[in-house]
This record gives sequence, C-alpha cells and structure tokens, in this order.
Amino acid sequence: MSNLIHHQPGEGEENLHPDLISSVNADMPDEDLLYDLAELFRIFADSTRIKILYVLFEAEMCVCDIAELLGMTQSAISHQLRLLKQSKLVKFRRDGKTVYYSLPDDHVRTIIGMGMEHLCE
Amino acid sequence: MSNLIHHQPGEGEENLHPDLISSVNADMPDEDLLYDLAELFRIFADSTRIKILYVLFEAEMCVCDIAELLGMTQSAISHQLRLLKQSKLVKFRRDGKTVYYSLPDDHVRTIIGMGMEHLCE
DNA sequence: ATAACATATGAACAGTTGTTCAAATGAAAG
DNA sequence: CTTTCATTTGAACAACTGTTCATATGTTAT
Repeated sequence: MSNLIHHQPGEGEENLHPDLISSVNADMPDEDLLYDLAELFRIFADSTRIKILYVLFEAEMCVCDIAELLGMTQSAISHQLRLLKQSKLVKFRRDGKTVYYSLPDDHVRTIIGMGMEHLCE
Repeated sequence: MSNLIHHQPGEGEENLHPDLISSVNADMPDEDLLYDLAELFRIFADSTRIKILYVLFEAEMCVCDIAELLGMTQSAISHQLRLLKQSKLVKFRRDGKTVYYSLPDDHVRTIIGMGMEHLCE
C-alpha cells in the first residue's frame, strides 16, 4: 500500500503526503554518513579486494604471499591493502622486514556472507 | 599464529605451506561468483543509490516522487533504478503511467545495516 | 488521431578507479 | 657503511561511473 496521495483519479498535480516527507527526512542519515557508507561498500566493490579478504579468512599472511596466491604483483596487492587498511577492514603487524595482514573481527565475513546470500538465492 | 613456513630464521626463500594453499584454493569461490559479488557491492557503493533505498524503506514510491524527495532529476533517478532493478534490489509495478518501486524483501535493509554497524562502532 | 504526462534510454562529458612501472622507504645482515 | 629483501608510494594510463541533455517509449485522456 502506498501512503501517497499522488496520482489519484480526478486529481491534478499533487505533492507528496506531508507525513511521508517527514518520515523520510527523519530516517535519512546525514549526508556525510551516507557518503561514508557508500565509501565502505566501494571497498567491497572490487574482486581483487574480495579475493584478498577471502585469503585472509584462512590465515594471517604477508603481502608477497597474498600476491603469489592471487597471481598478482606485490605492488597491486599493497595498493589494495592500503584501502582495506584505511577502512579498518584489515589489521597488520610488522615482524622484521615482513608485514602480516589479518582480519580484525568477523565483520568482514558477515558482510561478504550477506552479499553471497543475496546472490545465491 | 601463522601457518606459514615462510620467513623463518635460518631459512632462505621459501614457498607457502602446501596445506594453506589447498585451503585457500578450496574455499575461494569461482572467479565468476567473485565478480558478481563485487558487482553487487558496487551497487551499494554510491550515495544516490543508497538514498533511493532509504527512501524505499518508508514506502513504495514512483520515480518522480523519489526525484523530488532527493532533489535530483528524474532521469538520474531512473538510470540508478535500472541498476538497482538489474541487481534485484528493487521491484516495481506499473499502474497506468506511473511505475511504483519498492523493496522486494529485507535483504537490502540487512546489508545496509551491516555497513552502518561497521561504520558506527 | 493529438496532447499531456511518467518513465526510459543513448550519447557525451568530467571525474574516478585499478594496474603497471619506477623509485623510495624500512629493516635485518654482512 | 653497503647490500638485500619486503613493502610502500607516486605518476601515468586505460577503463569505468554518474550526471546531464535530448530524445524515445508507453499510457491515458480528449
């Protein structure tokens, strides 16, 4: 059912129902938050980054290992890890020359799982 | 703890642990599915589309209403609704000249909720 | 038929993105 | 110190994305 008083028979040009406008404006997050949310999903919107996350599901791993597993250059992986790092989707620790990356919590797994669920139904 | 036999003291250049390579390859979805997953997240990776989805949280709505609520042209909204439609994130019905869009299930709400949860913690 | 309205679509444009290449940084060992 | 290895970074480039504008499609009413 629509809450609109729009496009009903016998009526000319109408505006939206005022209550609906209020509801939408009340529930719509701030512009900045919406932008950040889009930016977060943009991180998941690349199959290379998703592959990196899938690899990290298995174990903590260093940059050159990820590169080797995915058959890509270490530079490309490092660039993508930077984005993942900035969005706090991976954490890292340094051990000598090597930097180990891993998943900070189960958030990533849950979000990717949601996406898979939508795709596979 | 790392499952790697890589970079251990006294060893030269090493490869990844074979068991780990097997695990990664076994759990990594097919290339096509990973691409589709990235494509799905790409749909959420734009604040205009997120706004449209938020508006549809409130009620079924036609294109010109969404355009008016968001202060954007009807053409821009229609282009974005096409992408949302293709990804089955919105459904629609025609009633005379008007096309009403709505959310098919709670999937969208859940996915956006997951994103918000990650942002706001 | 024509007119009016809602929506959809195609081309074009500026802005953004992912990879490559080359070079820089950081850390351990000789 | 210099060398070596792992990683990071910046510039450049092709590929892609979102909006605008103009136009087309589809529906209803006259």
